[in-house]
Amino acid sequence: MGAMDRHHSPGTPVAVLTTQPLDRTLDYLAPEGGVEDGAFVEVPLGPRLILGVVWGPAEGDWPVEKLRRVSRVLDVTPMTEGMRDFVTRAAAYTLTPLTTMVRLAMRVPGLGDKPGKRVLYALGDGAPDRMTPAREQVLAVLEERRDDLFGASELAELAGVSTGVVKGLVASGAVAERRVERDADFPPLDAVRPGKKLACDQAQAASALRAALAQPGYGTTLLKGVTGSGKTEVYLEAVAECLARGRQALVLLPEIALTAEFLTRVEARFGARPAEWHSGVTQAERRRCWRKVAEGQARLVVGARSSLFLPFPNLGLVVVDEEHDTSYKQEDGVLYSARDMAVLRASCEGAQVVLASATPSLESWANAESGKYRRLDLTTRFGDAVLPRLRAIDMRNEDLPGGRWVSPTLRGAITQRIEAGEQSLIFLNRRGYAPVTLCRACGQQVACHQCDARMVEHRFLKRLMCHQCGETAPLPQACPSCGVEGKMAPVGPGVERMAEEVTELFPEARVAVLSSDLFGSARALKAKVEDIANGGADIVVGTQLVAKGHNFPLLTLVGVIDADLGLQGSDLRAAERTFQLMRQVSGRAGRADRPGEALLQTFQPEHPVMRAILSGDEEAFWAEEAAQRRAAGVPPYGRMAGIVISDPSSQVAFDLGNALARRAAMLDQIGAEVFGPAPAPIARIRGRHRVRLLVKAPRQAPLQSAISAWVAAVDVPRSARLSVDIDPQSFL
DNA sequence: AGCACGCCGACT
DNA sequence: GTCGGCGTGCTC
Repeated sequence: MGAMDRHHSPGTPVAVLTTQPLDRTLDYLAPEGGVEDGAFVEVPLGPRLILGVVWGPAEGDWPVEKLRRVSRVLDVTPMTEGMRDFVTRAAAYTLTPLTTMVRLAMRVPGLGDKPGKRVLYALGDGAPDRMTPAREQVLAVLEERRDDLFGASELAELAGVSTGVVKGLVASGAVAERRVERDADFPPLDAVRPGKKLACDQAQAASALRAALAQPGYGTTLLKGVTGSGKTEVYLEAVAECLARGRQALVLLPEIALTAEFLTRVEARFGARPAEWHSGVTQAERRRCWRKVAEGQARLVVGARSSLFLPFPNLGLVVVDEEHDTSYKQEDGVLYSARDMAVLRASCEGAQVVLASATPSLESWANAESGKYRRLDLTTRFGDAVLPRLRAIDMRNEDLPGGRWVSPTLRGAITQRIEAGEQSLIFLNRRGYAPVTLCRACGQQVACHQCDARMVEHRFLKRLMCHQCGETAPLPQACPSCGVEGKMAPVGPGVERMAEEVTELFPEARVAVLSSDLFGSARALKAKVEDIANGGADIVVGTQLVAKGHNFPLLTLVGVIDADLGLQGSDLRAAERTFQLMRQVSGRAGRADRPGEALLQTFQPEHPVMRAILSGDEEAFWAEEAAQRRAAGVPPYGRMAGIVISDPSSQVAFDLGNALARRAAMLDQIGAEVFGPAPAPIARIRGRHRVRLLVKAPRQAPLQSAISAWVAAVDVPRSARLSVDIDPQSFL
């Protein structure tokens, strides 16, 4: 791009990028009144009208006499040049069709709506003339979210009923119609009011970030702060500086569950709540957020990874909180890393990036080492809290019967805490009751019918569940393989089973379980977390969920059931992940005035990763891990790409994989190696067989162009799907 | 992505 | 004869 935004006079040919999966622009004639580059438009395509963005002058490869006219320019702020630049570069980087990328930037309800009133629905004062199950559903949704307004179809979908039910309730007054004139402004944020008093190292980091925002242009800072060091206060100072300079800020959080607490902190700091953007936000609110962001009126957005595609005209700062979190990597649909895209977006907009984490990814650590990123460290925990003492429990020396996982040592430690009136956390990163259901007659495990993944028993649901596709099945009485009855047995622990064991060991204690499966809504989860924080439990049994930022002041002991869990498998990032997870989890203990302790149950206490975790010497761990990756030529010291081919027929998938492998010589010139084809880690998902290839290339190699030429050289059958994952997070 | 066109098998 | 299965191709 780079050129000035062009105005196209009526009747001149323009290129329009539509949301259709045709990977190119289509030419149209500019409408009456003309149109500008970046304008959102409605154009005719075949028999229907579709939405698109004016991308520049026409390509000219289509006969002018066959061109149709742009039917309407939408009542929406045009896409900025910075945004078009971002979308173009993001598409090129991830090898995603540009139209697919543009669709992410247009995913907002009501984009094509004509200006005027919209009818939304909320709980009314009246009572329904009669009650039906469908009506109850609708009222339950409205009851649960009293503060929200819903579109008719949205409300019907949430309640699992048809819109007719909603209309019926409106007639009786139980549901009220609200005519919304236009999207309301977001309340102003007070960027000047003073924040919390900062500790010395916090204040230093904050002023460094403020200084960075004073400079024009792009820059990235890695803000590393141990759990409890007050990273949030520090980056909120950067947000304050950004807002004070009249620019917009975006804070990315890895999980929706964390937004509620964060919104409260923003309100405390700036006196009002910011705009919110994630899958849990209603359509009406999403529309408002998108439009107000585009107008520049919404100054601060808190959101999930998709908020990177919001139409900020004046973006000054992007914060990626918990930047190491693996959920930032989008694994279905468009494959992108929100952390990397945040850096790209900021560089397109001349904005600053803050990557915040207690346990940064090796990529970010290496970028800081090489001077590409600035690095700021927060070392002191807030108040007089200290990091917990870390100790291994060598499971080879523990006397444990089969089917039991709490070692006598851990049990003793928990007993002490209960007597002292303190809380303990039992951590196991496995959902469900038991990861394997085995037939003791034939030895077969129960697998998902559609995938090759094992079915996991969820006793809470009284069903088996496939964690891959979400399919559930009743617990079988007879073995699906050999038909023998009454021999099915759960093998291995999940959180639900741990809760059972803990309840048996400590019958007097109040035990709470925190696992994503057990809560129907974010609200219910939040209530449980608050209850625990207020002392409503003696022992908390939890999965990964508890590692993410929740604050339990009474917690002084963390027991990790299986610290070795993440070390199994041949994943490149196994060591890094285990290191991060163990540090995150142990950081939960001892936040208040009492020092905490973390006990890691392990069968390999002398493993280098385990030793690094126990010694607490992070820099040594990273330096060692970096040296190994550098020697192996893998990320961040080399580049990788994954190719996943899927087809209903495993033969077709393998044939295509082999065809690619035969042409691997095409990648020689960039110095890349091809591994595979091999069955993907989960070889069958939803009935489609998956085959995987891995490409490893030197750091400076032009990986994207080489791969697209390589992939274009093979014929992909219609039934097959081929996707390229640049910088994949998981390997095998 | 939709949607039409079209070329084959099983019904009135 | 014709209804409808979904393979193939087109949309500026």
